Order: sequence, then structure tokens, then C-alpha cells
Amino acid sequence: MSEKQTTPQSEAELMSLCRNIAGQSLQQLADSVNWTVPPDLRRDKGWIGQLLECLLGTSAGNLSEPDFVNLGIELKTIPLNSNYQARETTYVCTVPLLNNIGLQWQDSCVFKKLSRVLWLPVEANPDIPLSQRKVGNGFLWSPGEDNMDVLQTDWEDFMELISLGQVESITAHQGEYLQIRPKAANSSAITTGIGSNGLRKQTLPRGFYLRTAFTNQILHQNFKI
DNA sequence: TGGTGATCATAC
DNA sequence: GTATGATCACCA
Repeated sequence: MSEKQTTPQSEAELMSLCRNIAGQSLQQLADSVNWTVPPDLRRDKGWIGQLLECLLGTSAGNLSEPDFVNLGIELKTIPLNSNYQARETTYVCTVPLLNNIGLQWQDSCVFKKLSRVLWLPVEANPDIPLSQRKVGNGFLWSPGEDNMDVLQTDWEDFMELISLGQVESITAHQGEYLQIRPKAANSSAITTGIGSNGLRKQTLPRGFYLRTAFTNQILHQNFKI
């Protein structure tokens, strides 16, 4: 197989593709589509995610839509350390800094992307060479009511600060499940936001991320080794 | 040593 | 620049 997988037409079909790749190394999976495994991820940070998108047949491209558009499912990899815990936070989407007056939680990009997620754990212990790291058993997840309430509260608190021109006062220490951190090519990148005087102001683009404590909770409840 | 702030690649 | 995919790397 050297072409991208056709997009699955059902959750069952998607999970079948998942079972086929579970337990395989990144080398084996890359070979199956004639991709080359980079020496490390330093200059290829999104490589694993893109490889798995290819193998599972995502269809969104770089549209702001869930990866499997027809199924409404977002694909997220989880890098696991040697104790099967998440090594990194999970990027969700860009923080809207403008024109967000009246934006409701149910219409937010965070809500849309997290409503249904295919989590795909991948070994990420730095002691294991990239090519030898194995993909785990993917699982479908939707936030329960309790989780959804916390996410909504976090989101609403952040969006209130932003609409009040306080975006530059937000640090990654805030938020219970969500956090806001820079999401840009570098610290010189700029986008338009609202300043403390209520006027437009150039500022660093930021993204919503899920804390590892939250993704670890999801892992423990759903991931079978 | 873990979490926050910074950064990397690529398409358009 | 914005979107996609994330991990790096430094410092408290």
C-alpha cells in the first residue's frame, strides 16, 4: 500500500483500521505507505500524527473540521512515557481573540473538536528509537457530563478574560482541564486581539490545550494495554 | 524534573 | 498570516 487509506464510512470501519495498526512499530507502518521515518521528531513534530492520518484515511485536510468529517470524529495521538502516561499536553484549536462576543460554548471550536475523539496512544519514551515505537489500541471517547461541565467553565472563564482585553494576562497556570499557551511559529508571530483599553492590539497567537492530568484520566478509564 | 512558554514543518 | 500536525527546551 502506497496511497492514502480511503476514508472510513462508519465508526466500525474506523475501529477496524485501528485494530490493524495496533501493536505495529512506526517503522512497519511507515514502510506500508512508503514513508521514511525521520531520525527524531525535533524537526518533524507532527510526523506521527500525519502518518496515522494517512493510515486511517482522515478527510478534513487543513480545514477547521473534525479529521473524519463524515463521522464527526477528531483524531488525537497521545505520546506515552514508560509508565503509560501522557508525556505532552494535547493541542485542541486556536483561541479566537476577535469577534467572539456572544460566542456560545456549544458553537466553540473546543466543543466541536472534543465532542468525539479517537485517541491513539503511541510510545514516546525517548529511550526507544522513533522507528521502534509502537502504536497502541485506539479508542473512541466523548466527554461525560462532569468533564463537559469543567471544560465549559474553563472555556467561559478564558473567553470572558479575552473579551475584556485581558488575553496577555492569561498564563498556562490557569484552567482546570484546559490551558492557553502560545501557538505560533515563534514568539515574534502576531495576530490581532483586544488590548486592555478595549481597542485592537497586535498580540501573540495562542491555542487551547488539554492538560496531561486530564488526558491521563481519559487514558486510565479507557486504555487497555 | 515537570510544566510553561517557545518552537518546527508544511500547505495555502 | 492561518490552518494542519505536535514536541522541544529551558527554568523554577
